[in-house]
Amino acid sequence: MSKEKSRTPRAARPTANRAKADEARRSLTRGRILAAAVHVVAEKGVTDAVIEDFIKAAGVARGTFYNYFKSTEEVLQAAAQSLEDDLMLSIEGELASLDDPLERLTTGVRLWLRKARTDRAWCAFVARYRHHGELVEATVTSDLREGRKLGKFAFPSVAAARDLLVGTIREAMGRMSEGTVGAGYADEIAAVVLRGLGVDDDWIRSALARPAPAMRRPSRTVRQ
Amino acid sequence: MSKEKSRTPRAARPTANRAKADEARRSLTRGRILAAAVHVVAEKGVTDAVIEDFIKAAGVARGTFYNYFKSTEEVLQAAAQSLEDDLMLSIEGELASLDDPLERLTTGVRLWLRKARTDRAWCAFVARYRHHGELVEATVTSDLREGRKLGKFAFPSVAAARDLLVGTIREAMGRMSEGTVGAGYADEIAAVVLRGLGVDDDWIRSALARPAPAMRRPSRTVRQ
Amino acid sequence: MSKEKSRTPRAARPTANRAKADEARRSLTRGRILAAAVHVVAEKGVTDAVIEDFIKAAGVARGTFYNYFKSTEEVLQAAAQSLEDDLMLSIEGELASLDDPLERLTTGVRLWLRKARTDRAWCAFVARYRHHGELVEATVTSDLREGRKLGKFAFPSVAAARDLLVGTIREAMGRMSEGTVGAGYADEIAAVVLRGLGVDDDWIRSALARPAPAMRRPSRTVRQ
Amino acid sequence: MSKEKSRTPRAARPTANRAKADEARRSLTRGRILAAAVHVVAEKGVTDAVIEDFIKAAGVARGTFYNYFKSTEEVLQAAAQSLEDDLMLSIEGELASLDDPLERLTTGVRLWLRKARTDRAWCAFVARYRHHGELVEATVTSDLREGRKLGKFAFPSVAAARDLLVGTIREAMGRMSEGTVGAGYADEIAAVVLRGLGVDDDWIRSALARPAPAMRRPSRTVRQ
DNA sequence: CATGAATGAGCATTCATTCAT
DNA sequence: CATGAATGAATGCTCATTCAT
Repeated sequence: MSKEKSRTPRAARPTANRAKADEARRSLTRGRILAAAVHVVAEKGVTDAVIEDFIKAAGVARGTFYNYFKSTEEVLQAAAQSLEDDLMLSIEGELASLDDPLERLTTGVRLWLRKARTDRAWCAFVARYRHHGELVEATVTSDLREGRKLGKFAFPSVAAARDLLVGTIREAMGRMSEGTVGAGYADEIAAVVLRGLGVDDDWIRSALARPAPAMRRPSRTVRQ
Repeated sequence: MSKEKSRTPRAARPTANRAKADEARRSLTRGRILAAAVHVVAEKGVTDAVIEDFIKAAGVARGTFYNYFKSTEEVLQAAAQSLEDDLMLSIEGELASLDDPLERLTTGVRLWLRKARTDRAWCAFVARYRHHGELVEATVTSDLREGRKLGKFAFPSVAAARDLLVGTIREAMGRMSEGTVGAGYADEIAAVVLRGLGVDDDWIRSALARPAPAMRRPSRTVRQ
Repeated sequence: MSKEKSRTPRAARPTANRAKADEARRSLTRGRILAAAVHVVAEKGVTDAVIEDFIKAAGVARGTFYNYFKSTEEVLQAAAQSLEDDLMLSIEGELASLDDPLERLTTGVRLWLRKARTDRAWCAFVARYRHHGELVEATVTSDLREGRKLGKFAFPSVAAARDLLVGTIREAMGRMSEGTVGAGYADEIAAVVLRGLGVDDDWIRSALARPAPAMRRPSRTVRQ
Repeated sequence: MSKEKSRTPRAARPTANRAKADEARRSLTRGRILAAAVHVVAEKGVTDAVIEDFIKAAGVARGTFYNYFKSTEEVLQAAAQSLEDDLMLSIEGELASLDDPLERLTTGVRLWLRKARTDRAWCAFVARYRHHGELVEATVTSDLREGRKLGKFAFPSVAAARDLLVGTIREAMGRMSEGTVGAGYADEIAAVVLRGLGVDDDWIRSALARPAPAMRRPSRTVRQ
C-alpha cells in the first residue's frame, strides 16, 4: 500500500496542480476585473462606464469578462460589495475591542468618513453606487438596536435612525467626492448624526476631541 | 373666417391672437412632454427611460420632442426642477405666514414628506433623480442660517446641517418609494432630523403633536 | 359648404401628402429589404446570411432594418412568403379558367416546377426555407380534396397526399437548385407525383404531352 | 518502464494492451460526444446547438472536443451519418433474406417509418439534418434500379423515383417530429410512395396488410 | 411647428477556437 | 490526451439624433 501511495501522488499531482493553478488564475483574473471596475467607475461614474472600459482597464479580452460576470450591473454590484466589505472588515477589526455600541458606532462612522476623505476614488464609487452590503447594514442595525436598549440612544425607530445615519453619510460622501471640504467637515457630520440619534451633546464633544484610532489592518486603497 | 377678420379694422388682432394661441400651444405641448417624462421616469427609472417612452407617453412625434428639449438629460432636469419647484411653491405659500425659521423648516419638512407619502410617482421620481433645484436649496439654507442665528438650532456648520436634512429625507424617500412604511414613519424622520439640528426635544414632541397644515394651493399630482 | 370644402383640402393637403409619401417610402424601403433578403439568401444560404448582408445589399442603415423586421428569421419568413405568394398568384391567374381539380393541380405543379427550373435564385431560396405560406397550402389542400371527391384521385388521406406532393417537389427543388437536371426532369417529377396521387397513367401521359400554358402575368424574377 | 519492456520477450504486449486500451477509450469518448450531439440537436435543433451544449452533455472538456472533431459541422455530419447508418444496418439485417427488390424496399420503408414514429428524438434529428448517408442512398438506388429491371416498378427515371421516395419520407418525418400523427399515417405514406413508384394497387394493399417484421438487431435508441 | 423615416455610432453578447498546464 | 481559462472576431441590437416633407 505504501508503494501504491507513493505512486499515486506522483500520478495525481499534475492534475491537482492544474486544478490549483486554474483556481488561482481564476481568482486573479476576477480580482483584476473587479479592481478595474472600481477604478473605472470612480473615474467615469456608474452610468458612463461601459464594458469596453472594464476590459481595457483590466487588460482582458471581451469574452473573459463574460466568463466572470453576466453584466455591467453584476460586476458593479460585486465591486461595490467588495470595496465596502473590505473597509467594513478593517473597521470591524478596530471595533472588536469595543463593547459599548455607542463607542463602536462613533468610531465606525469616523473611520468610514476618514476613508471617504482620504480615498477619493473609493468615496466616489461607493457614493455613486446605491446598494449597501449586508455586512454594513447588519453592523449598523445591530449597534443601533443594542445602544438603544442600553439607553445610549434616543430615537423613535430603528428604521428612522438607520436612515438618518446612512442618508447623511451618503450625502456627505457625495459632497466629499465632488469638491474639497473643510478639515473639520467629517467630524461635523459625525456630530450631527450622533445628535440626531439622541446622544448627549457633551459626550459627543469629548468623544470627537479624541482622535479616531488608526487602522492596523488598512483596507485596500483604490489607486487614483 | 379669415375673410371676416380681414375686413375688420382690428387687423392686427388675429396675429396677436395667433401668437397667443401659438404660445399657449407651445406651453401645452411642452407641459405634456414634461408630464410624460415625469410619469415615465417614475415607472421605469432614470436609466431605463428612453426617448421612445417619452414621445409615446406624450403623444408627440420624435421631431417634436427636439423642438422643446435638446436631450434626454435636459428634459429630465427640467421635469425634476418643475416637480420640485411646484411643490416648493405650494409649501412656500403655506410658510409665508410663518416667521420663525424653526416653525418654517418643521412645517416644510412635514409637508414635503407628506407629499412623498401620498404621491408615490412623485416620490419615486424625485428620489431617483439626484439634483435639487435652487429654490429648495435656497429655502433650506436660509432657514437653517436664520434659525441658527436666533439660537433655535445648534449645529457645527450649515453644510453639515443641510447634508443631514437633505440626506436623511432623500434616504427616507427611497424607502417610501420602494415599499410601504408605517403610518408614523414620516414624523419619525422629522423628529430625528430636528434633533440632529439641535432642536429641543420637548419642542419637537409638541410640534409634531400638532397636525401639519393642509396645503391651500395643492401641488400638481403625478398621475399614477 | 363648397367654400369650406375648397379650403379644407388646401389645408389638409400637406399633411395628407406627407402621410401618403411616408406610406410610399415605407413600402419602398420594405420592398428593398425584402428583395435584398431574397438575393442574399439565394447566394449565401439561410444559415450563413447575416443582417450585415441584408443591409448592405439593401443599401439601408442598420437601424432601418430594425424599423421593419425584428430579426433575421422574420425577414426571411416575410421574403419567402412574398416570393411564394407572388408565384402562387400568377399561377392562380392561370388556373382561374380551369374547373377540374386534377387539371388545376397538374397545371399548377408544372408551372411551379417551371419557375423552379428557370429561376435558380428563386428556387434556391424557396427550397432552403422551410415553411410554406397559407396560400399554397390552401390551394393544394383544396384541390386534393375536391379532386378526390370527384374520383379523380385515389389516396388514403389528404395528409399523406399533401406530404407526397410537397415533399417530392421540395426534394426536386433541392436537386434543381444544386446542379443541372435533364430537360425532362420536371415532367418526370410531375408524373411520379400524379401517379402517387392515384391518377390514371394514360391521363398523365397525355396531359404531360400538352405543353403547360405560358403565364400571362409573370411572377417577379429574382435577379441572379 | 521502457527498460523493463526491452527485457522481456513479450515486450510488445504491454504496449499492445496499452494501445488497445487507448483505442477503446478514444472510441468511447468519441461515441459519447456523438451521442451527446445527437441528443442536443434533437432537442435544440441544428442552428441553436452550440459546442457548449455538446461538451456539457458529453461531460468532456472543451479541448477534448477538438481532439475528435474539427468543427461543429463535422460532429453533426458524423452524428447524422452514425444514426442513419446504424438504422440502415439494422434494416439491412432484416432485408438480407429478401431477394425481391420490391419486397425489400417496401419493408425498408416501413421499418424506417416505424423507427421515425417510435423514436421521436431520432426522427427530429434526421429530419432536421439535411444530408443522407451513402449507405442509404446506395441501398435505395440499387433497389429501385433492380426492381425496375424486373418490371416491379414503373417510373420515368431513377432520379425522379428516388426524389419521390426520399422527399415524401422526409416530409412525413417532419410531420411526425412536430405533432402526433394518426396510427395509420405511416402506412398511408408507404402506400402513396409505392403507388408513385408504379406498384400495383392490389399488391400494395396486401403487402401493407401483413405486419412489418420485428427487427432482430434493434438500432440504437436515442434517449429522449 | 409637427411629423416619422432614416441614420449609424455605440454597446452588449456570443461562441468557435487556441494553448499552457 | 484531458482540461478549462482566455481569446477576440463576428454579430445582434439600441437609441439619440437628423432632416426632408
